[in-house]
Amino acid sequence: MPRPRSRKSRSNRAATLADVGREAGVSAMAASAVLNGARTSSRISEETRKRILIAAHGLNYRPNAAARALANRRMQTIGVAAVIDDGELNHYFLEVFNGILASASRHEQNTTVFTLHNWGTDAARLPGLCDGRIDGLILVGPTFDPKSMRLPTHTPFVSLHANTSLPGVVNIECDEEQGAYEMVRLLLAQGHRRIMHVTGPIGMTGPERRIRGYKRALAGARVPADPDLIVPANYNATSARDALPQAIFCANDSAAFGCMETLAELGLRVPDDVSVAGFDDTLVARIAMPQLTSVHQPLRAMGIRAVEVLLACIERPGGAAKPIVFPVDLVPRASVAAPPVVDRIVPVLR
Amino acid sequence: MPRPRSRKSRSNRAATLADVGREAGVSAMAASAVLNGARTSSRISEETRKRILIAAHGLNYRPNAAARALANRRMQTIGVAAVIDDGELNHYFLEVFNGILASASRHEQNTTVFTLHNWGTDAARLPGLCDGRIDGLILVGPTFDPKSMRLPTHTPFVSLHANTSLPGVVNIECDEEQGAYEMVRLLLAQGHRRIMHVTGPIGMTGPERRIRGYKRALAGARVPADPDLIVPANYNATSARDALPQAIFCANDSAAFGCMETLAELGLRVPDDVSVAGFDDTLVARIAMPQLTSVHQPLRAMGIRAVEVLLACIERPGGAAKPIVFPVDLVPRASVAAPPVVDRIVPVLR
DNA sequence: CTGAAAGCGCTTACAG
DNA sequence: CTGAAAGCGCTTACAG
Repeated sequence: MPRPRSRKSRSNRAATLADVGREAGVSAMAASAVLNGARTSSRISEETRKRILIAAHGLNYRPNAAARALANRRMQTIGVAAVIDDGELNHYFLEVFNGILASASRHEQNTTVFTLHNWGTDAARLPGLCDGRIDGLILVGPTFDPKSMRLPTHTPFVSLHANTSLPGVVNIECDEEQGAYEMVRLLLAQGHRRIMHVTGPIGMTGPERRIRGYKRALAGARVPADPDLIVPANYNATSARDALPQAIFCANDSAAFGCMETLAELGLRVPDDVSVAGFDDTLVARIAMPQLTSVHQPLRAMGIRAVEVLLACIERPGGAAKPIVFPVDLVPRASVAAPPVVDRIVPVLR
Repeated sequence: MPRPRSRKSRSNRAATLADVGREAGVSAMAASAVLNGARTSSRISEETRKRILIAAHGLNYRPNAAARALANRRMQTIGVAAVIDDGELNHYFLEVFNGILASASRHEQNTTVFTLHNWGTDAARLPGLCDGRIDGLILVGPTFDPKSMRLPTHTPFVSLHANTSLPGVVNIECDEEQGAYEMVRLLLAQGHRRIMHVTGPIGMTGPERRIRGYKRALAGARVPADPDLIVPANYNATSARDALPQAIFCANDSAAFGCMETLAELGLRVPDDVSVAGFDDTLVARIAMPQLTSVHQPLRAMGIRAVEVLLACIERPGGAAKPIVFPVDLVPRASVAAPPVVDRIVPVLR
């Protein structure tokens, strides 16, 4: 018989069920039944129950999470996978994450964060994470090609703002097209006609939806859509060189904030000279000066919902993966106003 | 003999070492030696090694994390405990967390977040977290009384900006007094003499250090310290009613941002009418308009260091708990300028 | 009401 | 070089 291993001395280890049982003069199972509320039909007499509780308290007993997970096939932990730019904080993620944390802790689940550098290359790491350390995984803003990889079937997934529909995965998103539509309608109602839209990467679902909403609003007001006014995210907008727009509608708040900074450098005031609008209504929108008119996505609530859906999937696997779409809210703030009356001399935008 | 349990059908379960061994015609231990690089002295012949690798690949084998953790007494996971106001994002925490995440993933550790509502009451939950689910715990800004609770000895702790010294716990902090000193020196050099300091909760280490630095700088310039100019964090400053200061030095960036907002409501311009300075140099400082002069604490680097120290503690427990103090950097930005020359009529500050 | 047994999936001595 | 055995700490049938 091998000696018991002792990397650390036994005395410095946490007490086990066996220790509690020995102390109370009962078996480890009896202790398990009392302390960890096993669903066994058996009941323990009030007297031994008390002895066990006292012994457990005296030994400062805590059930070992790894052992429990191994026996139960349940880690009580959900994973969150997201791309977080090393060094730069991503407010979109942070607000979602805040909701996930709150909801997970309410459901007594731990939350483990997996950071990816890039969905395209790092998505291949996802199956490796489904090795029993998490019971389910929330993908925040995944953009990988589902055909390039088979997702594991034994761990349920939920996605937020997935760029493509992943088979068997519930996706949670907002009605982004409607948000873009309402935003542009607001700008139109203020009298703007030349509305620039700084969008995200071409070909992605989110940007495409915003562009669709943008175009729909313009069409509704019979304003022709000038393709030069739609510029991709990086926004080193050569197309804007000749004509400064009256209003800039950006695909997210960070882009809008970047526009505001550049406008300030050019000596232009927001909203007096140019109106600027964002999307997401993250902290950046509330903290900018002037505050940013934006489309509110309930990111925190979406994070909360993601946890709830994921837990439901964990309980009963194989349900229908019907996507969940949240409504959006237009939040008018100071960065949008009526366009200037007089045509001014147009400076070079970058 | 009990039947194998089958909550899910066996075929839908992840492959185990036994499965791989069977497939390759060897024992599970041989498979373990090849696949999980067990440190056993034995070596496997090149030929069976290949068979095992092929079998593992075919079965899509992943070592089960819970089983590994149980056998190894090592979860490859570090915990992070912090108070995060439900609903409100805390940039101090987020920047630290960013560093922790980056460093943990570099060391192939998972990161689990535990959110507390309040250190005083929730610190009692900490021992319960040391149940094998984490190998070590980073406490971000703990403020509980160490005498009210014995920390578990079998799980190492590291703290960031701990309010009191916790026995056996390495604390990581910044030279905050020096930061406050340099900040007030800057304000003095600009010609300010009536410098308000909006500080944090009285009696906490951080605020006390800032106050000490503030007073040291004033003393160095032979400017008498007016106790009415030091106001606690909530800053519904009745003491400021009669005399508006030339400059306000806040104990963190969020407080400074709040001051700037109130000043704007009062029609006062920063820095033309009042200079405002913050502490921490979080995102808020860079995003405010005008940008906030602040004291830079390398929060992300501190998070990274926290992980490294914690891992060292996990490897060899019981080292000296020598605190780590980072230097600070003064970051001058637009929110601080020379005081206005003319005494103006003083409006009521709240 | 209570306990002996087997199992979760991995490791680490140890024996061949 | 390879395998049978025992153990990590818990749980869930099952038998008394």
